Amino acid sequence: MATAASNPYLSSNSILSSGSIVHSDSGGGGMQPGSAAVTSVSGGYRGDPTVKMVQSDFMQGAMAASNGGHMLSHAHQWVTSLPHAAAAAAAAAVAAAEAGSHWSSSPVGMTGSPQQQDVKNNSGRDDLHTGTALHHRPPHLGPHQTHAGAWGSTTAAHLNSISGGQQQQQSLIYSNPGGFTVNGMLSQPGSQSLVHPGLVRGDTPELDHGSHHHHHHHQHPHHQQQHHGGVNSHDQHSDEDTPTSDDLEQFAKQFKQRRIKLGFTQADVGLALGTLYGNVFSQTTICRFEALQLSFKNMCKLKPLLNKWLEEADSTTGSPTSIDKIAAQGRKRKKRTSIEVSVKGALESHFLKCPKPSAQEITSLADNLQLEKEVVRVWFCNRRQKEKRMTPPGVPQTPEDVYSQVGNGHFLVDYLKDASLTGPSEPTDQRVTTSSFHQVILAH
DNA sequence: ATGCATGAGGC
DNA sequence: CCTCATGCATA
Repeated sequence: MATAASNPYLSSNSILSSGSIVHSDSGGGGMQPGSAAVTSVSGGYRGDPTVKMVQSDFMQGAMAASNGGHMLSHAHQWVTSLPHAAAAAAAAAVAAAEAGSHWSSSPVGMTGSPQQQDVKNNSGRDDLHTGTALHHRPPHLGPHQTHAGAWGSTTAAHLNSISGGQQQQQSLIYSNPGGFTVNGMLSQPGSQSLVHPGLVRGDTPELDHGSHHHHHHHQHPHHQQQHHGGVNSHDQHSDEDTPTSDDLEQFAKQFKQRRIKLGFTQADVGLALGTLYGNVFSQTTICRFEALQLSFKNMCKLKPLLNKWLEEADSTTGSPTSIDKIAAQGRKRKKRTSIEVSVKGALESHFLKCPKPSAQEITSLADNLQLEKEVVRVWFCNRRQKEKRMTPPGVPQTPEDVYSQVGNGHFLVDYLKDASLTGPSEPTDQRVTTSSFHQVILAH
């Protein structure tokens, strides 16, 4: 085994990916090699900013079966963030999503604690020449409709044609704040939608989802849970008020379909968003959005952006090519540690017992597993985050089993959130068994 | 598509 | 040190 890792993070090195297992030690004092984890060395990686990871985007569907067992550890401790800070730049952005950003939370108007998290701020990494730049040219215009991933919306109403030529349930995507909604039009890759407010603003870094600012009192009187009993589809709106999980689910699904039809990769979209609004996103994020693997709040924040991109994209069908590249930043990143399967199992076990181990516990755990404390700590953090995602763990439900759904809507999440007043009362966990997740994978 | 990581913002 | 939003690097 080579020891290419003299120092933990080194970037400009000639170290190549020589199957050497390097243990990046730091802080711990030195763990013994050859065991728990290995860090895959990967050379200098970021030398040129032009390395675009154009890896295919449709690998989707391969994940469906990733996790079957799903434990119900209610690890929720939720935030008790303070209402003051955060505001700074995020003010506008969060406005929409914040407050009642919980799944089935009530439309409360104030008690909601405006979490922290601010909008992504570009600091040196993405400057974007917002001007006329739009998105990148589609690598190939393939009108192939063979989208492998089709989510059967098991909710009674929409459940209809998942077999064979399933099509998107049009409507709900574009809801123009202007007042008119495009309803019955199925924008085909050939026909463009009439909705195209050249929203290329030269600036406006805030992600105020360009809605015409007039959203003062966010006091939506209607519950977000619609009873999918019949074919009622009313509360579908893209922005303005907080979308329901259902909205998001559907939007994400449609977004993906259209994106693919238009021939864009997830990475393309990410970049386009940058040139369009100043917020660049990676393939990862787009991917997660489509897969609903983000927090509810995060989904809400991104939706408006993606929605706009979509409008732009299809209104500009066949369009110009504006290449641009965001400079890569020079950040030394610790090489990713790969944790052995067995070790992962151990971690999982502990997680079940205690999702939030104390520093002390982490230390001893790390010691036992021969991992750096930091690695273990991070592992737990990530694990917890995963628990909070929107996408329920594996749901091998078949369309027939859907009736097992919870009584009235799908989420029976929490209703509290005034914890900020009297101290952290335990919030019931957020994880939700989102409606339906059924990936119909019909590859070819 | 995802696993591990970084960082900002908050206790 | 946690949570959360994000993303590089990977499988």
